Amino acid sequence: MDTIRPTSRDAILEAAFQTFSKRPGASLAEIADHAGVGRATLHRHFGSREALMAALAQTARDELNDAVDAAVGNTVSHTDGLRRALAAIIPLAERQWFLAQEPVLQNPAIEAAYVADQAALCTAIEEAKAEGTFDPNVPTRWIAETYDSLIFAAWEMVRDDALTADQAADLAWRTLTRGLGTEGLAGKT
Amino acid sequence: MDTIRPTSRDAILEAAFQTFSKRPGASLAEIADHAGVGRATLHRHFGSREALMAALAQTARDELNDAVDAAVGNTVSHTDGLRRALAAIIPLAERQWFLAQEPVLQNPAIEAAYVADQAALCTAIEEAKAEGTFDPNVPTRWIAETYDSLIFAAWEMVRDDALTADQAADLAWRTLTRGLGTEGLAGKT
DNA sequence: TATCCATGAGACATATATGTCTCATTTGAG
DNA sequence: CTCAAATGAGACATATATGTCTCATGGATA
Repeated sequence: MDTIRPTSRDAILEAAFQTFSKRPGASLAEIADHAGVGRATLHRHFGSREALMAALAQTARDELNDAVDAAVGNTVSHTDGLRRALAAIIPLAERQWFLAQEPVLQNPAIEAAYVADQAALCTAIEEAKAEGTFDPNVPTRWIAETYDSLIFAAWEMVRDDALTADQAADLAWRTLTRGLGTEGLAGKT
Repeated sequence: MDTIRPTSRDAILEAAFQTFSKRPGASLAEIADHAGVGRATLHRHFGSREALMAALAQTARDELNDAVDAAVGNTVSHTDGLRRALAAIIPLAERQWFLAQEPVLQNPAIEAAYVADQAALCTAIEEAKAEGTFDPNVPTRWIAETYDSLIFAAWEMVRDDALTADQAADLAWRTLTRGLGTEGLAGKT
């Protein structure tokens, strides 16, 4: 059914991720070069810069959801799910990252997906609160922001070879759960 | 001594901060418009886009250092200094933020200043470790990354009116010190 | 082998950003 | 008031990015 060979498309997407992550203003010619592909081919696949960006956002979201689903599996504990998802997202943080710059979020469908993902995170955090993992007095959204921020921090450390992925994930999880957990609050009404 | 009136320059810098924060690729014409200034005037003051970016970076760094110095004052406790600095930086986070995008960091002088600031933060964290605020087993750089990340998270919450500046600062400090503190580790060797 | 189709190279028109320059006007200081 | 400096408007040349189009090539398939 594919009327166009997939390899060029994939190469362009990969090159776009790598190049735009470092310089969001890079030209399409640069992307095409990096992908080892003619500039015309890039336009055949994506039509416009905007279409390419939308495809990148879609691809990144799919990758993220696949990784999270695979990591969480059929874990019953929401707390465990959040911990595993955190570790799984760290290696993907860079791609998610450059997409968070809003020029991409102009697209309504993409923004809607982003909002839905954030809502899902908040729901999971509420469940973990019920499991006693987080202090109910801390706003759920602050926990979510911290969750995302620590993933980014962990990715930076791993990128710079300051920590292994496992070490970074453990530190991030420790920071999150001790910082926002219920430990030491048992005495409070 | 000023051969050029300062008001235009300041208006341009302010407009550039606001506009570039939202869209780093904005044109200089857009900046000039936003500043209520002719495009030629912008070039008279800054010569080139690159020069403008360097001026923005310099200005932002000065603002940050001034705010931190004012907040820290003659506080003797390094822990307290870090807490006060955190609260002081939150309102400035957006400006620091867009400067972290690397096109600006190409400038060697600016990058050097950035590295020096990070080193100063790490030194302060080491001192706070000595004061018992942070777990000595946690890498200092992880604490620094967490510090920066939580400032950004706090700024986002304040920007969206989800929290007041004070609430956000308290939550960030709690997350940092409980998450990476020595509480509950007393029993360990 | 013959055919189809994605591709690469590159021409082309268009749009936009950048930086320079000129000139008339305004503003502020003396 | 007078003059010098800063400014705004806009022309101008240049560079670069974008998107479209054409045509020849090469590989895969029937």
